[in-house]
Amino acid sequence: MPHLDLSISDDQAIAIADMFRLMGDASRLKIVLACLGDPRCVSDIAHVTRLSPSLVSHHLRLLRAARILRSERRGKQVFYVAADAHVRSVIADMVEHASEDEAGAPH
Amino acid sequence: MPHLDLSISDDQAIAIADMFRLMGDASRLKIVLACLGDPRCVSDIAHVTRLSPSLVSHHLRLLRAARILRSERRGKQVFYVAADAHVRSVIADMVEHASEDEAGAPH
DNA sequence: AGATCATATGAATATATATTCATATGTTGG
DNA sequence: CCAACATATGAATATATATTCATATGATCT
Repeated sequence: MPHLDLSISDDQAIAIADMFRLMGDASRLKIVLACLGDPRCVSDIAHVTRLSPSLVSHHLRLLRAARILRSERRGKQVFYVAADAHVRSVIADMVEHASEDEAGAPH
Repeated sequence: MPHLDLSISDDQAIAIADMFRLMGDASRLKIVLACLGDPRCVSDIAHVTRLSPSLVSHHLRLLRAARILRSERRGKQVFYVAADAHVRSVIADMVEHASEDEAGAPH
């Protein structure tokens, strides 16, 4: 696999960076990962991520606005899940690849 | 491919989010993409990305510190390139996958 | 050494954004 | 309707960070 030379438009760069920026916060990343499988309600997400329900809710709003997660109400609770299979695979791949790393020889 | 349930430690989340955060800025993303192929000198990067050399240099420092790029001096110029093949493939995959999207039905 | 080019650095600033707390909205069950 | 619960929202705050400008460092050439 030779040198690849990815060049993208400014608009593309902004759009892609936006997606990365959302994953670029540990709290949000954990929230997304918690919603990759079956739908989870907010309090559940708060519990497994050990974040306050309020904070989770704030982040969920951003993730829903970016169409990374979608929400569905069931009674009192609102369940969140990855918006679609594509988002699921993209996120999973990103994390999978990124976590292969961790080599980290010292500076 | 059934439901996957990625759970990661707090430290892992922070490490992975750190990587994403660096890609979460359009200027930096363009800089990284410019360095995925052959090594490029700073002024070259500034030119193709249409960013000021100073700004590019600031970003390059972060990217080098994160071991995403490495630098090599040749005479007056300093060339930057993806740190290794793994970084290259991870970044390329991330962008490739993320750019497949762009569907974006209105809110 | 001095001049010039290339890159790096530091301060200053403006802006974004993560988090908390208080409060509101919405939903179910008695 | 009222109480209890679940989620959402708004303001306030603290912190991070992107960018610019001015200046410094480093390298080459005469």
